[in-house]
Amino acid sequence: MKKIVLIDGHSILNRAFYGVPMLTNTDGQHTNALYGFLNILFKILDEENPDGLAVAMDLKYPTFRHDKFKDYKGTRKPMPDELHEQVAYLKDMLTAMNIPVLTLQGFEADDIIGTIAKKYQDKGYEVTVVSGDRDLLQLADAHIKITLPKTVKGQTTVFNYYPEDVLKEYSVTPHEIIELKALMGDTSDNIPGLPGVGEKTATAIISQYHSIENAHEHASEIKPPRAAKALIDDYDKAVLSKWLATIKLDVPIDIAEDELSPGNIYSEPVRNLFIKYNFRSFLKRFDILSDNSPVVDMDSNICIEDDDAVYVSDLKSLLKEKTVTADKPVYDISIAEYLLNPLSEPQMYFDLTKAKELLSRLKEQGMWKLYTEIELPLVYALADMEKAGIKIDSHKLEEYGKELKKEIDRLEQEIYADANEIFNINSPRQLGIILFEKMQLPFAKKTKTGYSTSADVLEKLAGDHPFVRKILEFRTLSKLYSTYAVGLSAYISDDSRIHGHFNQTVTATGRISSTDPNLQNIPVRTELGSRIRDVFVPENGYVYVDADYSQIELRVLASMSGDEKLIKAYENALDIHTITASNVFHVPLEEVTPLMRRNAKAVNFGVVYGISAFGLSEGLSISRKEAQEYINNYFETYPDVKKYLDSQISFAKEHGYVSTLFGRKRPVPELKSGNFMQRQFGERVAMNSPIQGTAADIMKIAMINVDRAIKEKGYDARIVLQVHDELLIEVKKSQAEEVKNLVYNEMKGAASLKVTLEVDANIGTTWLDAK
DNA sequence: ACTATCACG
DNA sequence: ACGTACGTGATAGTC
Repeated sequence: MKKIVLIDGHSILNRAFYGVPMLTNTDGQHTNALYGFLNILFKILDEENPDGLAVAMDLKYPTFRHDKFKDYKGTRKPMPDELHEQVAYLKDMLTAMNIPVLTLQGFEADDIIGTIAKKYQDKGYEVTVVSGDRDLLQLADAHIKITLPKTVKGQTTVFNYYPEDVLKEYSVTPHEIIELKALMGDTSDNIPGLPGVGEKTATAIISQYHSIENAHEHASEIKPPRAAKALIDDYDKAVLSKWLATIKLDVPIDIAEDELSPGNIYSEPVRNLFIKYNFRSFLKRFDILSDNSPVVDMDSNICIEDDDAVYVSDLKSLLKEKTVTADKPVYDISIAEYLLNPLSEPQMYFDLTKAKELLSRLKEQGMWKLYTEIELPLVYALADMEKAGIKIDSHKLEEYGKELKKEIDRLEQEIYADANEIFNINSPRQLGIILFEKMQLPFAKKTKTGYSTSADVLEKLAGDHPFVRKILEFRTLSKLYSTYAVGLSAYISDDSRIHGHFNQTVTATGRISSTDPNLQNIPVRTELGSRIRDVFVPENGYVYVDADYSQIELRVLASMSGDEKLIKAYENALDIHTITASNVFHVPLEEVTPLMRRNAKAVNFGVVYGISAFGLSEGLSISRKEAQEYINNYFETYPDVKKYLDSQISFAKEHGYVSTLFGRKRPVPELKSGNFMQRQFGERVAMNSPIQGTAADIMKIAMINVDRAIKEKGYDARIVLQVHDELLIEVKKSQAEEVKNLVYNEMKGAASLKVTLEVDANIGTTWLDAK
């Protein structure tokens, strides 16, 4: 069967713009959206090998919808200049490639695509519609496939939808997608929808009643009552929304089959454009690879070099792809940028010509050692860790998920029964109305959108109201189920392992962050939650060594402040919270009660966070006055801590930044703000960042040394996770004891402070077991 | 795209 | 009279 591909031009260009990091060619033209568009185009062409191809584009407004409904799209945000500029480049590129661009005055690309797709399906073609817009799912049909590409961090994957796929994912047919939109609206398209009706409610209604008209007729039977009311009172909005959301299938446009057939895409003018835009990887699509052009390879990290060094933008991803051998230093520019300004948005840096300047700024600012001896070596350790990944027992994970689901379903029914109403428990808005209006419970806090239903508020009510307890339990289970049980399973690769990303250029303080998935917030504090750690398992024949620093931040504070009494407390190896309690509450050590210890612990935490009486009072549920007394006592006990914290604030006010023990800087622009709150925040940041940042530096040093020592000694072992003060190492069973000692010693010896660093290390057969 | 919530250190 | 404890990321709901 013959096949055509129709591309929604603006929508794909738009997706590409936001999915691909900013790129410019040597003339300063922005090229990321164009690059992303071509990437998707080539991917589709390679996969589909179609007999016909066209790109549909919008013309300038007004469209027919605009004529009839003046607000429609009237408030849509204007395109950023960097994107707008690329619309013209795309048109030129498509012209050079001999790909037809379909436009029609007064109609949108959607309508053109809908009409052509239908026409060609009727002619017996297989049609593929490529768009970034889920609205087009309404076009899916027996021979019309909707392809939605998704670009995340430069990697493009496509999702294909025939009608059965739409049904599976949305529980409605493609045509009912329109009905769905009519109820839930779409802000990006200025489709109003019904107030208070989101995707969940809309799906429930449409999967039962199939159309807004039918739902309107049966409004009296519909739950929740909010939706029923909206369906009656605001029915005209739903009707208008439906009309706006409907893609037209009969616009006056046609194109002959021979006009669609792709000619020679790889012509000389196209090649010249690729060179102009520095799209070197696309040039490989030509038989002759132009290698003498002085272009910087912008699309696969590869690097530039001079006599002294090699400069790259993201060394870690390069290391993951291939072995990097160089006879001179390799400098990662994005990390240099990050050290110079840790508050900037992380991005890929393609203009490597500035590199030398960045390096000399690092030297000027005293961060050269930090850069070359901590950050750069760390890249290798992180690359190893990501490559290794962590093994998941997916069977156990599935069982855990099923167990949670069962409980969730049970609780859900009980909650509906108690409330005498079906509502979306996961919607803070709907839940707030049930609790604080229908049930008239006292509300403690309001958020800017309504009542707060956060756990600390509900917890205060739960004692008197078992219903609220059920809500809390439902929340806990839902979180575990969706984020962990279901969420993690999506990341398991063919090797049964999760290869997450550990980011080095994200946090303001110098910590590492973890994404896709986040492996640094796996539950541990509750029994039920911590069971998820049982699905993290070593390879057969291996075990885990888990090692974590004991109170590293407080120890850093003791050392940096030089407070004798705090240092002594650690020297005597006493329980720091107990001794603080004894000092703050003026009682002998042996008379410290568990409550006093708990309060002292909160004060210790508070100090690290940049203490405030309000924060402490919230944390301990005590009055602000009492909290202030605790703080005063604390500072009387440890006067040099007070001096140290004050010195950080005044340093930051004078210089605009604070530093860690290893010279890492964090700017504190908030201190210059005209807003009191902002300045207060700035003060807390000035107190906290050197402490949190120094602890992060120490852990980075430990990771580098552990990674190196393992390799040097030839152990069959690897770091698989870092969770700020904790390392998890997978090691051959027979070497577990030796590697445990190695990790213990490397972590303990990573820095020498005025107090010793204490490390707790264990061996286990799962992550839970090892902790 | 933003907000609320909650998981971790 | 303001109105928050420091640092993160994922999910769900709603705009």
